[in-house]
Amino acid sequence: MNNSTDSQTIHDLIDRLTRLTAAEEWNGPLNPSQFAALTYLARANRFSRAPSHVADYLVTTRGTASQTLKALARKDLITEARSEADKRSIRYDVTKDGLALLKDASGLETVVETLPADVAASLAASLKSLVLALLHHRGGRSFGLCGTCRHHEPTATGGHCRLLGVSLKPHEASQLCHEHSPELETHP
Amino acid sequence: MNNSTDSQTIHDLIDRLTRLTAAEEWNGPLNPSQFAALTYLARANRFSRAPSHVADYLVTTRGTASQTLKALARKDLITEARSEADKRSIRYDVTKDGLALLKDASGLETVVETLPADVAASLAASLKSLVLALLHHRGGRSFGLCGTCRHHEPTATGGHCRLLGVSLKPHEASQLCHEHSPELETHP
DNA sequence: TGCAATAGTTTCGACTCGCTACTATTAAGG
DNA sequence: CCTTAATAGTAGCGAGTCGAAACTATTGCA
Repeated sequence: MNNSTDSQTIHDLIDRLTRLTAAEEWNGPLNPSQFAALTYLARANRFSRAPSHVADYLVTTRGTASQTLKALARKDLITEARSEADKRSIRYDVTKDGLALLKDASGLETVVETLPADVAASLAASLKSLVLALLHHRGGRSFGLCGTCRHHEPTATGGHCRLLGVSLKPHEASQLCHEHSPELETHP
Repeated sequence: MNNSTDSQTIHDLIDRLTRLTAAEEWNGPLNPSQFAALTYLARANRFSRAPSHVADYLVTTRGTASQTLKALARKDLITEARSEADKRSIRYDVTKDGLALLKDASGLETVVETLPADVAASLAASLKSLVLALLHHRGGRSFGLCGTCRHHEPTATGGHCRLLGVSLKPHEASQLCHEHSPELETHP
């Protein structure tokens, strides 16, 4: 017994971290959920800013995501943009006010920066493994950067998405995409 | 630039982890907050089970903690025990039903167990560093195990707490204490 | 053409959350 | 001793989260 790292211990640490982070994350007029949604919208590409994508990313339902987005819109931090092509879908864009709110570094980041470099590196690496394992477990999407996707193709003018069949501007390669699918592993 | 592990990346990973964990943690009739409170009560010693201690541990206010505890009591998972010594304070004890609910391993633990041992070990170590840094940042209590406290003294019949001046049963050394204060570091 | 799938919304009930009173009770100082 | 002052817990408020279910528009398919 006394297994050096049992899953119970890790569970406890994650719960504690969750509570501490949430407390640290109240950002002015926003609660943690709203802040997370706003942050996502600011990093997602134009094909990934609909309520259902936010719901996927935040691991909640469309209904809940819809309410959170309405709350952000009421505060003029995001605006609705209805699609011409598909009249059912909506894309939310972050406003100037919304971007301004995201500027200031959070308390969490301040603390992370006090960690020794090697601890930060191993934290990032092991967190990534865990998040990927959890996503795999529940069949969730990875929401990676567009440019690291197997459907992405660099071109002279920026890039091209083979899946959606659209050309991309240079800055779009570093935005999150709900269709993201990692590069295929090189099988041994 | 492109600092191998910038704090923004870690922040993103933690946010994702938080959402995934919360979704995984809905345990039958309990939401994540109630589950966290119940778990804490089951692991805390008899001096650390008051609403204010739960509030400290969950990083929230006494008012919120009070409501969460009332919700658990309504479901007969914990019971109120008023103190004789100090008529203001209350101690909550976990009932049989409450303990039963904690028995089944969570989805999170299942996933953690799929991680390679070295990843799990580095995850635990770096998470611990981060949690301690966050606690230090906001002046929170560590809530460590009674037996690892600087006020703890092993005795023939179990242990003795020099701070509270009470003798302890053997099993109490491995419970959480709100007064926990780590062993002093050996200064070089 | 007609029915099923999809996108988003609304409503419901239970609950969290920070806050601000407010009530007991206990502690400290003149 | 007796009056503050601190402490422990609670109630109520308003905004919001959360899952679930019911409900519109669309769009896709056969």
